[in-house]
Amino acid sequence: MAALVPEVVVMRLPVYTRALVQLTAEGQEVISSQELGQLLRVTPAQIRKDLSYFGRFGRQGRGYNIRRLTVELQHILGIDRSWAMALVGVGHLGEAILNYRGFAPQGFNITAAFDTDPKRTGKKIGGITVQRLEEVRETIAARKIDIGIVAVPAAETQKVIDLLVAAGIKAILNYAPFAAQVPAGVKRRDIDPVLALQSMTFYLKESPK
Amino acid sequence: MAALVPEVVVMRLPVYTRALVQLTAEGQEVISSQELGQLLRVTPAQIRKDLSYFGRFGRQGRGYNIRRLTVELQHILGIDRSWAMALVGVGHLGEAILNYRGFAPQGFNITAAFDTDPKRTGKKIGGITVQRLEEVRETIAARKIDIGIVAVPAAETQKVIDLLVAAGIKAILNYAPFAAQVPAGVKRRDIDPVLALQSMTFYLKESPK
DNA sequence: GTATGTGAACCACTTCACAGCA
DNA sequence: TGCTGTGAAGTGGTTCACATAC
Repeated sequence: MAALVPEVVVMRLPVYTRALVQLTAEGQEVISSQELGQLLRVTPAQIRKDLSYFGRFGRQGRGYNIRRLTVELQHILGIDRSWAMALVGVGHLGEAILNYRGFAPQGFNITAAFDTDPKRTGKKIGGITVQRLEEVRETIAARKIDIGIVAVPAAETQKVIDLLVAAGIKAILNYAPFAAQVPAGVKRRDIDPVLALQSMTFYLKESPK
Repeated sequence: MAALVPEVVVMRLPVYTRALVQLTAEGQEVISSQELGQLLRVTPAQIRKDLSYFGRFGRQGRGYNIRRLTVELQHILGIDRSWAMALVGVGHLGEAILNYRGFAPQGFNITAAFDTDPKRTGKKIGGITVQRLEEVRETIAARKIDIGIVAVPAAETQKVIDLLVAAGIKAILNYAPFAAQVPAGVKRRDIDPVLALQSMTFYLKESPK
């Protein structure tokens, strides 16, 4: 089934899930696709269609039970468990990622960090001891690490990603400003604030300076 | 013209531009859509079509002069100039953003920072003195700030974005994990590593643990 | 009455394929 | 000959509209 779900749909599910969690926190129990759509600026039809790829979660005439739908979506996404991640590159950016408080509450834990610079290896940052890059392979296997985070300079990105892929990593969160290539079967998502800015200025440039 | 260019196209232009800059650094002078496509894993037809929205930059039988195309794209995107940005929220994340070295080389400069916490206002971080949030409006006007960066907790995001919009900001880079709403005419791009992770685990969950 | 779930219609983006030009 | 630029064809995702169920 999973193979025929459009990737855009998969990318919207976490957005829905986050909103539902928030609604539960506010005490709401039921929601219609209409209401959720207004909240997220998405058409109700799109929400219903998206959900229909995975099952039938609503009650006609009523809407969706928020708690039930949340649990279903978390299971579909695989976020009803925790995931171990390895960070490669502990410069300014990597250090900030290690100290970032937003991952753990969502079940994403950085359990290993690597760098090539001897000035950094051995240091302990955010509770994690920075290891030498050569140890990536065995550490990933030993600690059952599922996801790689890359925060190295652009020039080293491809090499590092190849290393992670060779170590069996199937998902990479890439902070480097470089469109690295991954083989089929490996997912890559880029976090690239500069690209985001550069595509917004297109719309700004005509407005009064 | 700009209005009828699909947004997906606009979002690919910075990727092309970055690759072209890199190619120039490597000494290459001409490239075909075929070759650029291979490099970026994009079809040559897509590159040619994307460029055709803006003009005719190639030479038939030859390809594209890299330097010329780079200049054209930078102009189209509005990245042939510098832009002033204001940061709101100087917690852990905001501080990392202030210290991030990747913006300035691309012409994006954070020239003001704001927070509500009196423990933070007045402090100087990365060369910027943190101001009180109430000063947003006049500072943005006085310093001709074009872009807002939001790094506040989810619960405050909408309020802060409304404030920036009221101050005349037309582009917002949002790091908060919240799908805030902006009026038509204002662009928003979200930097959300958790959403990125949550949409990748969907593909991981079936593979051996 | 109300809101879901879904085939069908629609729309937008991508790819094709070739005319046109260096 | 080689590669661009572009209408036309193809593809995939979104929206419609209604049968269905509560």
